[in-house]
Amino acid sequence: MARKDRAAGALRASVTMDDIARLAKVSKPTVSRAFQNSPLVKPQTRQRILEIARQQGYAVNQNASKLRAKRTNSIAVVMHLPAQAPVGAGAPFMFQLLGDVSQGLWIRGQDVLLCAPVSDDVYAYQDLLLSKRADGIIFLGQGAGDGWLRDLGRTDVPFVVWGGVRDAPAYCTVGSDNQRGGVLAGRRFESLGRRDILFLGNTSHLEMRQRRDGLAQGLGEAGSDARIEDLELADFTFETALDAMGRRLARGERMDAIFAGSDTIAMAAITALRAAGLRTPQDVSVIGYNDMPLAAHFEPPLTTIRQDTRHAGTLLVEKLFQLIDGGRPVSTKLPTELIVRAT
Amino acid sequence: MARKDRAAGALRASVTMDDIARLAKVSKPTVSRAFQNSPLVKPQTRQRILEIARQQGYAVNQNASKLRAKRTNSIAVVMHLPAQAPVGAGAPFMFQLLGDVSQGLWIRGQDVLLCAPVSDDVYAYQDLLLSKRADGIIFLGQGAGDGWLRDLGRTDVPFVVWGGVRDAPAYCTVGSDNQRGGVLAGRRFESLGRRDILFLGNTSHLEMRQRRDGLAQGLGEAGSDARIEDLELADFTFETALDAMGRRLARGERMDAIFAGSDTIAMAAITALRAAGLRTPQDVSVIGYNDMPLAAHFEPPLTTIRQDTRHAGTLLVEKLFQLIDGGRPVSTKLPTELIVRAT
DNA sequence: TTGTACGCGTTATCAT
DNA sequence: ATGATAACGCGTACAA
Repeated sequence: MARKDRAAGALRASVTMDDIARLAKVSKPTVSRAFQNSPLVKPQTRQRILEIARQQGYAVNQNASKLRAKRTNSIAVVMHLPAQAPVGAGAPFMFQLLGDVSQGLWIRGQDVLLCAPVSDDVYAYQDLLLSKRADGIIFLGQGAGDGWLRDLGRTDVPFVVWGGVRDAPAYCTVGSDNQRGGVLAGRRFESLGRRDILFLGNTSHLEMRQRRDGLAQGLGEAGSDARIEDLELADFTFETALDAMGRRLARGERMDAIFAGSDTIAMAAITALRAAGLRTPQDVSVIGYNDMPLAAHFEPPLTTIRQDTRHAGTLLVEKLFQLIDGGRPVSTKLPTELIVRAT
Repeated sequence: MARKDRAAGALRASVTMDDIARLAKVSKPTVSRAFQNSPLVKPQTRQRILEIARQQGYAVNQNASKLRAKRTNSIAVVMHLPAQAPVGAGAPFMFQLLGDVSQGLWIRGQDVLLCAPVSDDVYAYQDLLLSKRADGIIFLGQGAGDGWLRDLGRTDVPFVVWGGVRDAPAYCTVGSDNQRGGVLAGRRFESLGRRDILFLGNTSHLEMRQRRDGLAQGLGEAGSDARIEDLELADFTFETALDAMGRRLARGERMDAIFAGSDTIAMAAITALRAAGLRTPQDVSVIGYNDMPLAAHFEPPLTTIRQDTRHAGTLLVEKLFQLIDGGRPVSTKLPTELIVRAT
């Protein structure tokens, strides 16, 4: 009832800690301690203070608190959101990852500051810390070329990255074992006797390049003479992939296997093949990446590389806090698995 | 070069405005004005101040700024993220919407505070404002039952909502014209002579209920004697829908048309029908909702209701700021269109 | 267990 | 066009 009244009422003009202290007949620091669950304050006193605060519709001013305590308790999450551009291939996966990461952050009582990768300028990200808006940064995706991330790694900005893990990472990364994923695809094609392989993606993205490198390795292991060609995609949307594949096929170029950088791209490829009168997998074998939920129910069900991302979010958050606490967390490659379905 | 040095170097222990003022041989307020692009400060002075700030790796402490200025320049965006739960039906759409909204916010120089709908407790959201963490709230989705939103509407918390628009909205809403979408589906089934309609969704969600109500209306317009049954889904994932449909079909229950609450649900329904030996659209006609990118390329291509969401994000942001500035923005229903494909 | 005194880094007000 | 001064609301030493 009391709550309902307050909820329905107007927000008073800035009730402060002083007001609560006065009403509770204690001093301001005691109120402060009560709100921090300090063991120093007698439970009874605490109760009374909190009750009065509720009645007054009071909440601790976080800006004052952050200013004083010199901690923001917020983490910036930087990712490419589907804005004006159509939503791309990794989108469902990235959305899931955002959810996991946020969850991990909320559990630790951190605010999540959502940011777009405005520029590759190191300064823009340093600014997040300098202006005391966040205590650390989580990058979801490296974008094309991670040179700026390597630069950022040389500063003392605490940050972790979801993306391709380098052999000697200049910054803490969590990502799928893309190379191994590629190897699995390569071996599969090899065992199917495929010779003319098309890689569908964009090798300026580290993750994609690693997948492609793995593909070459997996094919080469058996001393195969298979050829790999690349079709570089400007973005990773269904439409772009469909269009690029359609034009390639119209030019009469053929292949007997496709390794796609994502499931969405793989679906687009199969759609383009069908439009050109080519059958999957009889004429062209196709492997995707991610094992997105719809992959299993696509027609035909998609053969793909599954990455074990259950703990990716948690890992990223844990490592970031290790970093903030002065630790030196290591990068992690998540295991990868070939899911053979119909393509 | 100077930038590179700074970027590579350590963050000095809290450079403050005082330091910059001293180095630039001006007073603190002048530095403050310089950073606010105040016309009061001579361009030349401004240049010098900013240059020195760069060199020193200085950025205005936002917490101090917010405390003093009593504005946070941040907006909370509250949405259900795909966390532990599998990613649901509306997910791609919601992700897109999040992107649009964030974009609109960033353009206005607002920080985006990402929040989960922790509870339906009005107080939790009031707290965001009381604790000065945000100036307003954007809710992406109403959840099951919007009573708490109606309560919140009685407070002076500035907020807007994406979701179902009521006839006499108790709060500012932007959403698809769900009722009309349902009518279009109903008329379509009517013209196809379908009689046993299944609605696949969850009517405790306002948007879904409006779609279902529209369906009934569209069917009834021609004096049809069609029957509508409901299959209530616990969540809107592909798997859940597939499972629920599978069990219903196993029980021998039949229908000759399905109106699904989303495209993902529609795809699951078609998959379940196929598994039961039923053909779409010969045996069962199916209509989805959203016209998600993959809908056109599903096999068979999905007939669906498209909502014009291009400006949804912009609209939400605009209306929220009208609210913050003391205005009374009206709710908006976005037009809706039947896209006839193969189902 | 609680209170006193001070400063966190900024911006607003007023004066010059 | 710029400077002096006083808050903004809180948390932390330190004292009691």
